[in-house]
Amino acid sequence: MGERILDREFFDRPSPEVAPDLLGRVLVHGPVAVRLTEVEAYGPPGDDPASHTYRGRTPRNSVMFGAPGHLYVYFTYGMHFCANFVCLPEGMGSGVLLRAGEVIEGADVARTRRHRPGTAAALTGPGRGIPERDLARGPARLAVALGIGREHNGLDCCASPGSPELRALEGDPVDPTAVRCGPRTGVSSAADIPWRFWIDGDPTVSPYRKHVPKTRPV
DNA sequence: CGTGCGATCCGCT
DNA sequence: GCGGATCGCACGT
Repeated sequence: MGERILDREFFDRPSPEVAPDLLGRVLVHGPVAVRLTEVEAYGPPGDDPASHTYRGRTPRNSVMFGAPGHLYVYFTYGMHFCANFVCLPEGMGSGVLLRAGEVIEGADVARTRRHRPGTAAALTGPGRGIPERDLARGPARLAVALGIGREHNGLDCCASPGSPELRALEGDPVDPTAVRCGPRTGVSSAADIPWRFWIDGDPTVSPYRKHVPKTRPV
């Protein structure tokens, strides 16, 4: 697998351009490595009603207005963390939500992180109950599998002096013809914009994704 | 200062 | 398929 760390220039582009290029890339945090299979782009203020930055800069979303290549981690539904890569130059406020991936290293550690004591899954014991493909399927699951939490908000994932705690690697190339795009989900506004990207047929992506035909009318 | 709701997940039906 | 869990944040008053 390509071990080169993605540089800041990679992220210094519009999020709809960065998003499909992130597919197949690998995030590494300690013993766990995840290959990205599904992502969503979110635009700058004013342009994208579904973006956290739509109404301008706030304490919550300030990281997204920072330098590209940093991690924007937010807390939602009172229990979930989700992670984004910041795109565009400092001050623009856009990013890419990491929606799903395949755990390619450290599945045992990822499964332990995902394991919730007190639930029915606990009865089957650690290391059981969660199928391999579900370990990082969904934005909050991916965050748990990678051990990403509030403390990683603002973390620089690009090559920099010293070894970043959490880094984004090149990974193996993805067949360009296997990349699909379609409407984002979970957003009530601007649902028609096809800024969700995924690897066609990958088991870690939700089974059915309506995608935009190649010859779609505009 | 009060309130409505969200880029979700999980378990049960 | 459906609803509950659960809380920080942004906005309106």
